Amino acid sequence: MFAYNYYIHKNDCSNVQAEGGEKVKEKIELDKCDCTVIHEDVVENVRKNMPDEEVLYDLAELFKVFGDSTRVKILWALDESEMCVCDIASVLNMTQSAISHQLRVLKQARLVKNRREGKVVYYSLDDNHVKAIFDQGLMHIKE
Amino acid sequence: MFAYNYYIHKNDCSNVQAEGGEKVKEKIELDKCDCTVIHEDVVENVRKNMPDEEVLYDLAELFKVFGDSTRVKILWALDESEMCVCDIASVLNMTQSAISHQLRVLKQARLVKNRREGKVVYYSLDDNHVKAIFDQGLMHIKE
DNA sequence: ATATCATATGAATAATTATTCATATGATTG
DNA sequence: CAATCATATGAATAATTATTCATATGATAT
Repeated sequence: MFAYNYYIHKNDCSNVQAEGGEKVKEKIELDKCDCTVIHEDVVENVRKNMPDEEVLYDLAELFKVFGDSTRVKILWALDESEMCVCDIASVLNMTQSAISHQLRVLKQARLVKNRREGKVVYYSLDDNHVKAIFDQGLMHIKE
Repeated sequence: MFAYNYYIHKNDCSNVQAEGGEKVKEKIELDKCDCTVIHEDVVENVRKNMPDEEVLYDLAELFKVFGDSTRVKILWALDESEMCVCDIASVLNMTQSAISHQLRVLKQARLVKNRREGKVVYYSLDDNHVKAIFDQGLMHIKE
């Protein structure tokens, strides 16, 4: 077994110094990191257990949708009751246009769905995790 | 009892038309909504059950922190193991500076904490809801 | 004290985005 | 058909923010 890996940094990085100082296993290129002391075993292990880049990106994208108070309010309101665009605008005291734009974002994230009834378009939640996500968030806020 | 309220719109809004057409209870000023047909009962009820503006704002602020893939990666990594700044930079293949800036955001949100050991600062999760929030998000992604 | 190194941070830049305004669309009504 | 109305949307604007670069801080070691 080898105690550590040997990292080559493209920038102004120096090489990793291992505590032990045993044999070097392989060379891994890092182009961004600019520091010297690394706990290679930890880094290696954490890297190994990280989900796919794509999953974490999608996760961040989802939370980005939750990261706007207008959208949070819309979702909260829709959790209470199905509503038309004008209703929502009225509840939030905002323009119909602003609400409509945000509803589009929410729909693209598949968090809300809509149905048409004549001129009126009714929106409702399209996901049963919304409240659960809110609850988890609230638990943190009320630390 | 009264069937609906009478809404006054500051902009180009017309007045609410109720289905029934009974007596008007009170006047409520709306300065943003620019539409006509409103389901006043629904609006009234949803408004009543909405949490404080501040709570929903804080909730959005929290999710905003989760709404960046770099921060999601950091949190995920720290959920695996306590790490120093350089370790994290290495795992994510990003500069120390970028990581440090984001760690500050995460600390301000009270999602991570740190301890100093000589020159090295070790970061770890400061909240046990992080994984739960991630899991809820993942459940939505894998619809 | 000086050098080195891990981390923090201020300023600048680039990218993203929420809202507004004007207008389009699509449905209903007279 | 024309008029009205609920909703959608493109363009512009303003605000926010992630990253980079340069540098500061604070600790250790020589």
